[in-house]
Parts: sequence; structure tokens; C-alpha cells
Amino acid sequence: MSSSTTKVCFNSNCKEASDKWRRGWRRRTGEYAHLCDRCASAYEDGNFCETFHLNSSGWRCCESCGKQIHCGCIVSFHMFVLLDAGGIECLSCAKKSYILTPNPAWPPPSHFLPSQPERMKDLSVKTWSAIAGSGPVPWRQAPSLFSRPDTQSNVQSRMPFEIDVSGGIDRHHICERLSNASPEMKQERSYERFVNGKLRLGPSETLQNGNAGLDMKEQPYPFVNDFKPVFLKNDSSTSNLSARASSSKITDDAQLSAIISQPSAVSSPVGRQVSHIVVDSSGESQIRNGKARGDGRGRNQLLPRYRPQITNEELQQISSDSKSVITPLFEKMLSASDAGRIGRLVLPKKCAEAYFPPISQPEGLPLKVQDVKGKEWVFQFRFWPNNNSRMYVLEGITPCIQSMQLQAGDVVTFSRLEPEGKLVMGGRKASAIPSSDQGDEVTLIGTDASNPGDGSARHKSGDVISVNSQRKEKILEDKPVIHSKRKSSNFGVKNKRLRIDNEDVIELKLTWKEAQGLMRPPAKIVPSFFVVEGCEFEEFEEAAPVIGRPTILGIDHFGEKIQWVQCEDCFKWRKVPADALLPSRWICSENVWDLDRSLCSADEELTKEQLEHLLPAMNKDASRKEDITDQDADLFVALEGLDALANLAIQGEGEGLPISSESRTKHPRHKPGCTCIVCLQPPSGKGSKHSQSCDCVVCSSLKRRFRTLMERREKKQLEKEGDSSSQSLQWQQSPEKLQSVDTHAGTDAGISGLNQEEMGKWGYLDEANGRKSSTSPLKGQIDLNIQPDREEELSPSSDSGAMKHVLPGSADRFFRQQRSLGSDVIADLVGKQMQQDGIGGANFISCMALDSSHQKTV
DNA sequence: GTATTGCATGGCT
DNA sequence: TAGCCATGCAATA
Repeated sequence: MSSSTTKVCFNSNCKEASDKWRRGWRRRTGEYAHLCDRCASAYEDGNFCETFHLNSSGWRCCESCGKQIHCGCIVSFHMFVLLDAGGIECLSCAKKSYILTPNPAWPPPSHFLPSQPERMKDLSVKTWSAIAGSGPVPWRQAPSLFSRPDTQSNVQSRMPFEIDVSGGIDRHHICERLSNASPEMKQERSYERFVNGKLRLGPSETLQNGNAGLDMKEQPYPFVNDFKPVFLKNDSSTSNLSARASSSKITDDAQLSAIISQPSAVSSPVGRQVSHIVVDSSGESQIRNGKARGDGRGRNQLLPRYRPQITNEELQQISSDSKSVITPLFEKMLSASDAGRIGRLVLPKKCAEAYFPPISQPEGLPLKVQDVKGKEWVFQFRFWPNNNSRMYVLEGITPCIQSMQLQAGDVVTFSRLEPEGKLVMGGRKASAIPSSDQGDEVTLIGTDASNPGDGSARHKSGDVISVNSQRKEKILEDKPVIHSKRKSSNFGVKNKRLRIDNEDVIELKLTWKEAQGLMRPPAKIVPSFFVVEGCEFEEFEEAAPVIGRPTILGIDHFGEKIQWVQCEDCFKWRKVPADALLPSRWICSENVWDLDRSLCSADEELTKEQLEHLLPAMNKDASRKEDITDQDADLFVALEGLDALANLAIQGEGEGLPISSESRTKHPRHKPGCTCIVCLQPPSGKGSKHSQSCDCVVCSSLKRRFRTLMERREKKQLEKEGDSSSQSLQWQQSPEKLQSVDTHAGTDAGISGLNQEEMGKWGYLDEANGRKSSTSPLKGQIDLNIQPDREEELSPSSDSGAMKHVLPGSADRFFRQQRSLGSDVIADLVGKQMQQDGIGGANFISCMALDSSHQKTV
């Protein structure tokens, strides 16, 4: 700050009179020393003593590094620490040796903080000490201490510091200083500007991707990403996000992101909102432990998806000790394998290297981690050599994960409690991740408008919330979502990863029945029917099923086939052409076939009686289901599908529970009490095994069904391929062999009923699929259970399987069909079936009568 | 037969 | 294209 009043420079070695003067240090009177330009610059550049006091007494050497420090003036006495044993240490060394206790004789740091008169009032000495770690650190020193990327220090660079974001820093002042600063200092000060958020980034400082703080790689200054939030526990202001920009509207993403990411506003005792950002530029505990890493990449290049998005609620959970400062380190969405029984959490490499102790041996070391309840867990932190790299894992996390009731898709967070350096592991349910419905513009206002207790405030470096679209984009970017590309890969034949993100979780919340209700054949395709144990199966040749809104097939008074579909909004039934494929959400306005009834206000074409007739299953008791006709079956499917639609996409509760084994193991068209072979079967994993000679009703039914299918296929093949098919149809030429098939495990099990030679032909032998024989099913018994993924791999349908060309297509597909029936997830059901069967050439048994319990483990 | 361990693989960024 | 990392899976307990 400068003024045009003529004054004599306060520097006794100068005494230059000048119209223009600038503020220097704060004097004991509370006023500021007025300095001429030259002296002010020297002061601001930290060269004051070197410039003016070089010949003065009071120079002492740092006990550690020997650096000369002037101890005889107010300007520099905050640059050293008095040692208990006598002597001094420069701040750098003091921090290295972790001297926390400031000289009690010292005046509070505010004495040295020009332009920050109120800033220090808000922080007790204790807090300051806890944060800074070594007594008063002049704010103007802090950036150079903490962000200097060079040797001096790693250590220094990891000290936390505090910056006023409320306007305490004089923009002009900084700009002036910047203009005189070394490039390094400019960098540091640019950081100040960024962090303070009050300052617009200049052209040279604007983050190149326009996404301030979002992309590490794009950061012109590494330290911009090197800060991380430190939250003062139990500080009411920590939750007061809005206080941070009390009167100013955030106009710059960078500003906001800095503010959002470093929320630690502190209420001023005088009522004015004075906000602070407490920044820890990196792992303090490592400093304290002398474990500063040579490799600082981890922190600088932490991927967005691992950046902590801790909420106030979580902070409060973590904070049980008011003395502690919480440093969110990173978070990770649990993958299926993380949350699986193996109990290994794969740690992001950079996070592991940045925040966990260094390990040189693969065995690693035990790591104590506290959960939010304060319970202490010990995990093994270790790594595996992986290519030329390492793969870090935390082992033994299962109990902890379970105690937190986390599962795949949820997020685990790692924080550190300071100063004790404890690692704290928290969890966030996927369902707790809010959607991004925010206003188009977020204006942060004062305390009154804020909600301190709002646990939804998320603190994350790099968040952009000023504009809704940007925010959404950012959320999408940051969230480890499975983007379409990746998501689709779930359905790939070979990709067995089950990657779950929130949306997926929701989308998977369909019961098997519901899914079944959504699948139906193209309307113009006429299925063929067969009956197994009184249960009708329909089979669609040469056509894949489609997924759409369930409808009720019918015939209008002209005798033409039509469909009845119910409007999602008004629930009225509308007539549409039989071949219309409707989206899962269909409303009257989409009724392009009958414009008179394309509005919900239009009357329903059906009378109540007609409707009742049309929906006989609606109010009938379950016992009728066994007598269902083809049409009834369709109706039933449709109705169930409608239920599903009501829950489709996202509802999750009640009906929409994740697919349960129970729902999978019943024929979707059957009701409780049904005694067909499907419903007779116990759920997957609970079934008994049947011998090859078993001729129970289930086995015999399946044998019969299988024979029928094979014979039909044989006939077709013979017609098509003639003699050329003879080689691939060897098995078919002895259909009688199937008499001995044990079909309790579905057709796959039927295969297992063949002898070794036959199995070889089928490609089920080890030679064909390279599996070890210990898993061979040929042990006289059949496991009725199945692991679809595994089955998938071993299946004749596998692209890589040599048996694919050996197996006749129909059988192949039939098996695949059966496998898909046992699929654990709807993704498998829909995706794999659709992909594998493909469009055209597919036999699709739409009713999927055979469930997983009819399959075996190969 | 099951659980655990440690490495390999391959999709994805 | 290198590296990360989710997952598979053989070896071992």
C-alpha cells in the first residue's frame, strides 16, 4: 500500500523523504513503518537486513545450517527461532527439527503482518502453532517457505500456512511485489493470488485449460496443486463455505475453486467475516517423521478422481478431538475387487507413495488406520511389483469395509489427523453422492445465508461450481464414473469387470422379473413354442430380443394385431401398432399413430370392462398362473414389466432391490407355488446334485427339451449345410446319446452327462479350453450352481474357445442362453445375450425358463 | 474344497 | 505409448 503524503522513510539508515511511501512492518504502536520505495522493496523481498543492517550488530548463525540471520531488529526477528539450549535456528531448520514452540516472549505474528491486522486475531497462538508447526511464520514468508519447489525444500514446502481470502491481502500490494520479485517469487506469489481467490489470474497465470486447479498436468505452477485443505476441527467456520466470499460474487472458477477447496473460514470476533484458508502444501507428517519423499509427483499429479471430496459431515465424523486438524488426503471409489472378500484395497500409486510411509520391500508394513468411529485398524500396506512399477495395496480391509458398511461403488476416504499424524479412513456411500442439481450460478453469500451444518458442502480442490453446466461437467470428470465407453465394455464378451458407479448401481436395481418384463421379441417375429413340464417356452429363431416398454398384445376389431401400452404419465392405455417398439418410458404425446389420443387428456379407448378383460392377471390370484395361456403369459410379462417400469431406472427401494438370488432362481413368469422344473429348483448355490442316471421330473424334462432342440437344430443344419456339416455334427448323429444326459443342470449339465470322448468333441475337455482338470465336471455329479462369468469364459460361446466351431450353433446358443439365465447382473443378461447372440442368427428363448440352478460349474 | 497369496493380463487413461 | 489399476488366476496353504 502506498500513499502520496510526504513522509520520511522509517528506516533509520535511509530517512529519505518521499511523497510516495509504502507500508513496512507493523510497529509496536500498531502503526506501520512507512518506507520509501527502495526500502519497502528490500523489506518485501526479505533483503532488508542484508541491505541496511549488514554492519550492525546482532547477526547470528543458525545453529543448524550456519546461515547468518540478523537478530537485532524487528524486521527480522520473526525469521528465526530461539533454541531452548541457546542460540537460534533459522525457520527452515527449525521446521526440519520440528520445533513447535514459539518464543513466548514474541509478540503475536500479527505484529509482523502488514495488511493483515485482523487475520491473526482469528487464530489463537495455539492454532497457529498447530498449523504452522514452528511458531510464528510471517505470512509473507509463507509462500516462499511452502511452495518453493527447489531443494530448500521439500520440507519447507510442506508446511501448512494460512492465507486470508477475504480481502486481507492487498491486491495492489501483491502486484507491486510481484513486479519486483524474482521469477521464483513470482511463482510463489502467483500462488498466493490463486489461493486467495480474490485475484484474477493474469494471462500468464491463467491455467491453461481454463479449469483452474483441475488438471495437474496443465498447471503452470506445480504448487498450485500442491496445496491441500486442512480443516480445523470443530471450528464452526469450517462448514461455513459461504462465509468465504462474504460479499463478493465469485466470478472466476479459479477463485471459487480455491475457496471451495480450502474452506476454513474463521469468524472474526468483531463480526466481520474474515475467512482463512489453511493450506498444507503436503505431507506434514512425513516431514516430522523425516520421511520427506524425494518424489513429489504424487501430490502434484493426483488424479482428480482421487482428490478428497470430503464433506463437512464427514469432517465432523472424523473430528472427535477438537485439537486435531484434519488433512484430507485422498479418496477412492471401491471397485468390486476392493470391496470383495479378498480384502485388498488397491491404492492409487501416487496416493500411496505420497501419503503412506515409504516401503521398499513388497511385504510392506503394518499401517494403523483409524476409522471415523475412532476404532483402530491395522492393515498391511504393501506392494506388488507390476511391470516395472508397483501396485500398492492395503490388505485386510474387509472387516473395516464391512464395519463401515461399504460396498463396491462407495468411496473410502483417507485423511490425516494433525498433529498426531494418524491416518483416518472414512467412507461415503455411493448414494450419498449428490446429484449436481445446482443453480446456474452459485453466489456465495454471508453467514446468514449459509448453512453451517450443511453436510453437503463438499470441499474439493478444483471444484467448479459457479456455473451449473461446468459443475456438472466437472463432477462427471472427477467422479470415477464409468463412461459409456467403459460401461459398454462391461457387456463385452471378454471384459468381466464389474465396474459400478452410482448410476450403474441404480440401473442394476431391477429384479430379474422386471428385466424379464422388459425383454420381448420383435412383434413381427412369431415364436415357436414348446412345453417342458407344463411350462411353455417360446423360442425366437433368427431374432434377438428387444428391450422396450412392455405392452399387451391384442387384436383390434379389424382383426389386426395391435399392442396396448400404458402412458407413463396418465396411466391410460393406448393402442399402438403391433410392430411398434416403444421406449421404456412412453407417454401419450408419443402416440404418433393416433393423434386423437396423443394427449393425456384424451379419453381412454378401452372401457373399464375391456380393460379388465385385457388385464385378467391384474387381480387374479397366483394360482391361476399355472394355467396361463400364451396370451396370459404375455400379459403377465407385460404387467410385471410395467411394475418394473415404474421402478425402472433408479428407484432402488422396495421392488427395485438389486437382483437377488431369489429373484433369479424363479422362472420370471411363474408365481410362488409353481411346480415347474424351474421353480422346483433351489436357488443357486443351494441345489442338490443329480447323478447322470437321475430321472427325476426335472432331469427328464430337461433331457426331453434338449433332445427336441438338438433334433430341430440338426434338421436345420442338415438342410443348410448338407454334407459339409457332417464333421461338426458328429454329435448329432447320435442323438440317442442324449438319452443318458443328465439334465438337472440344464443343458450344460446335459453335456456333462456325456462320456469323456463326447466331452472332448464338445470342447469341454481340458485340451479344448486349457483348464485344469481339477475343475472338470466329470465326477459323476453335477453342480447345479454356476458362476456366469466363469462359465462365460469356459463356454463354447467364448470367442477364444476352440469349441465354438465344434458346437452346433443352436446348442451353443442354447447353452449360452442357459448361462445367461444364471447371470448375476442384468448387464450380463441383457448385454451379453444381445451381443453374443447378435442381431440375426440368434435363438432366443425369451422366457428364459431355465435358471442358474440348472447349470453347472464347468 | 476353500481361502490366500502373488503375479500376470489387459483395458483404459 | 507408458503407466495405472481392476481383475483373473495359478500356486500355495
